[in-house]
Amino acid sequence: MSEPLSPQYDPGAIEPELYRRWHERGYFHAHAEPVLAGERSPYVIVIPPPNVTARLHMGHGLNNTLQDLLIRWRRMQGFEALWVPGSDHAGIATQNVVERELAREGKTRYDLGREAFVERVWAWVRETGATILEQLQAIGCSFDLSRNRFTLDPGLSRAVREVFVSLYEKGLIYRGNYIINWCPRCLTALSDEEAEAEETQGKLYYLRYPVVGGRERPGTGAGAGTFTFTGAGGSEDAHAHADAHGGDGEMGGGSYIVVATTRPETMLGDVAVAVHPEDPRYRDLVGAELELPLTGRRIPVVADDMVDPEFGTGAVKITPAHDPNDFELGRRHDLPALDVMTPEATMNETVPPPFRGLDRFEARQAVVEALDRLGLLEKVEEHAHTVPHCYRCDTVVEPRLSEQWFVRMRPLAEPALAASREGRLRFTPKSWTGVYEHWLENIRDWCISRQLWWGHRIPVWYCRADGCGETIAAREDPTHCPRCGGNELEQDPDVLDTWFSSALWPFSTLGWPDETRDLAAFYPTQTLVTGPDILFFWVARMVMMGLEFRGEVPFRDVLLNGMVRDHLRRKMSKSLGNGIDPLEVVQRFGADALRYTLIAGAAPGTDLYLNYENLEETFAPGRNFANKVWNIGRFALMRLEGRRVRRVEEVRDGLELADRWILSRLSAAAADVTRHLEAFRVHEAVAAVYRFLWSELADWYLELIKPRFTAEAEEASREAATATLAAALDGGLRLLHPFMPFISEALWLRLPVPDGVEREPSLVVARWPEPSAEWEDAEAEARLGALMELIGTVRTLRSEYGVPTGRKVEVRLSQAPEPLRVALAAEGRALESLAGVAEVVYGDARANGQAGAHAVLRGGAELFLPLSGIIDLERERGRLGAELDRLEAQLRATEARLANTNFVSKAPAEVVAREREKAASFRDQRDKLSRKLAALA
RNA sequence: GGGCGCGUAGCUCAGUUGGUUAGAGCGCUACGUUGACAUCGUAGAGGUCAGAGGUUCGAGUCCUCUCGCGCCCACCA
Repeated sequence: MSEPLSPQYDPGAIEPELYRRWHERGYFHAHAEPVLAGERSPYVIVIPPPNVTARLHMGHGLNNTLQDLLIRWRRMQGFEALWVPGSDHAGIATQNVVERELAREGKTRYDLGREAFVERVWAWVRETGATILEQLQAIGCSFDLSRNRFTLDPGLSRAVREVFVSLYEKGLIYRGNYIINWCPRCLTALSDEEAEAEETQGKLYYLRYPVVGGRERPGTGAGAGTFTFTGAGGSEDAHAHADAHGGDGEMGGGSYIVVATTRPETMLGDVAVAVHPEDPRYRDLVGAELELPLTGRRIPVVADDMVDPEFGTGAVKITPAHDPNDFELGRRHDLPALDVMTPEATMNETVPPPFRGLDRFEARQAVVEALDRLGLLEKVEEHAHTVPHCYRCDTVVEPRLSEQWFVRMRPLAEPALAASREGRLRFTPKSWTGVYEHWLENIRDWCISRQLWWGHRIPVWYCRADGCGETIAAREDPTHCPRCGGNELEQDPDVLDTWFSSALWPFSTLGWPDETRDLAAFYPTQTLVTGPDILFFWVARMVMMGLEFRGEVPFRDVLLNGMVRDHLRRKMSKSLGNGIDPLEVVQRFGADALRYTLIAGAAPGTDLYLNYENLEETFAPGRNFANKVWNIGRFALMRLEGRRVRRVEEVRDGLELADRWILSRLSAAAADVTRHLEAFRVHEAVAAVYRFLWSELADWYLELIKPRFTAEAEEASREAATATLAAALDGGLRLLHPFMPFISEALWLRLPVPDGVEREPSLVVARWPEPSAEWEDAEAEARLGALMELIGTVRTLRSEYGVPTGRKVEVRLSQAPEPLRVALAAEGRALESLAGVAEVVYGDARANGQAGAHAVLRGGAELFLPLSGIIDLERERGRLGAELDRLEAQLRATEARLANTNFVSKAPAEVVAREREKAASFRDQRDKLSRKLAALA
């Protein structure tokens, strides 16, 4: 019926074909109807939408493999499984890409104008964007492409508007003048989360601000009418500062205060100097006036608790327009805020002419030099501190006073916090719960306006009619001002933070704000799989928006996958050149090998380390496993194809020990895999499948049944083996499918279906195996376990004594405990084929005076393997002596434990019993070894 | 400055509620052309579970401290 399989698995030959088949047959398409009718439970995952600018990297590979694993597993379990794919317009990132493209043509976005620029970005998106979803199909992702979404789709844009206007109407969105993070390269405001703190080696500049008047009280300072650091407070501290600052504060007959700053250029916008109210060094200067150098302005000295007397000089320059603390302090003291860094770096009246129009770092240098020339630069120190950087372009971010739109977060955060605390939202690994809650507990308002062109335009219009000035937030573009009726409306030029639309993703993708069938059927979703790096950006905000607009958490479980790093534990990145292209891996090793490697390495809470210099080493285990499975399939198909296969239930009475054993193992594997997947222990789950297929099915079962397919075998025995082999492989491939969908399907489709069983069309939609009490068989496991131990022992002895492979040996057993006796009766021939044992003789294993290998099996049976004429006696004596030493040490430890009355009285009876057995067994073994040694001497 | 996590075989990691003699894959050694598979098979070497102390009959597992590494948060200018 089909051509024979090649001895080696060639993934490239089957993967694309299978994916096409699955896709064409609509297996990945979810239906709302059965869910709405109550016939099926939904299982829904929404993809973390990759940026349209993104190209597939290993991080996507890991993240999406995990999602596909969960979706495929739940789909097989009978859930109406929906995986919603999509991509994110990625405001800044995408605009940057297109602007760079323009720059190569010598143009800026301003040359094109807003409309043409946005059209250009759209063209780029249509052309090169979103290829990542196609790439993900190569690794088998079973998302529902009929529901593919883009954050700038009309529907999602409508959701954005609805949310914005609704929050505005509720008073949860407001516009105001506050300190925000400004990226001078991207020329836009950023949220706090988008400004990443990075440790930087900077400088601390000590600047002198002359005192020019005020309420100095003669006599309290060191000199009449002058302030000096030395002696001002008389404390050790003051001396320390004085020393540190290199002398007194006198200068040309006047006095000054020294302030320390990391950003000296901002001094042009200073409006005060603040000191701690209780700082004795400065107490008398509070209220005094200082001359702000270079500007000729006069600024007061104010007292505020915020100031830490320990840091720097204990005197802080106050620049409300460029520092959040200073801004707060400025408000408390009713100080003005002077912006000295306008976005366009053009003329600024506040700034003295020599410093106008300079870049901030040029300005820094110019200011420092100017102050130095005036003798007002006291000193410069090295200073390590954290400086915020733009998360998109890594430029140092500038805090700046600016009029922006904000979301009032506190009211939204409370329910999101409650959801986690009440267990309606769970994190895996659990440790992220605290991080999430801590962020929400300390939430700050979210700056959502961006001075970009690519994104959702803020749905707010300002009436420009004289004397009106109305602000209109509207779901539909307004044509006239509802207040004055005029039509001089101007839309806010800004767009929204790209994460604003992402926050709505779990319900906007399902059709909200319309009450669609999809929304009713599939919201809330079940699991979110993403990286912890976007816990605040995205996850927390989705929870808040989901609760606010749907009244339910958007997902019950959040699985945080680790970071993909190289073998030196560095983040994989383009600039380091240490990345691995998942598509190259697919090409060389197959999608299944890639998935296996990623899943096996994805222990929750750990990062994944992949060696980009040795792909062979990294991905060979997955490829080898696939090849093993392939050959299991070859073995089975050679024996099954064209043969009548019966259901195991029908041949139940004819099943032999090995059959009952593997069916019992299959049930156990199904239980293990399911249990691990339910707890997101994907690495353990795949290990359980691996163990079943390789260590149990291939290593033992296939070997055990080989004789039953020979000509001499009885028909009934072969029929039982055939039925069992088909059932075991069928179950194993089902368990394997969510992890390695391609190879499992390729083999499974060729498996003959037992008589009277309806063929399922594909593993994708096939039933997930349940553990079955019917097939669990502890007795069979004990019996085969005993046989496996015997075979293993003989193999070990043969190997240790160097018995040639082809040489059949005789084995003497003192006795055979029940499990072993039955196993030998049933599967005795396995002893010959698997361990080269020609004959088993029962009786006294000691075989007086004869040289031979000796071992004791679990349960106490002694095993003797005559080795006369085969082995070197001297060598054997040495080995036995060493073994005896080891045994005696173990025996001593066990006896010591048993001599401990505490142990005997407090430990559970079975534990003590086990210890007793152990001791008895050790004693037994020791005695026998000793006797043997003596006999050989 | 707060908070969290990690340290188990040469490497990458398991070890689920404390309980037989701590496991896997890779790597390493020896042997192997047995009609599924050399991308394989069989056997083996290799671990004072970071260190110290404590709780317990019993600790890789729980507690404390130390050392080393990592991550998150934070307005010391």
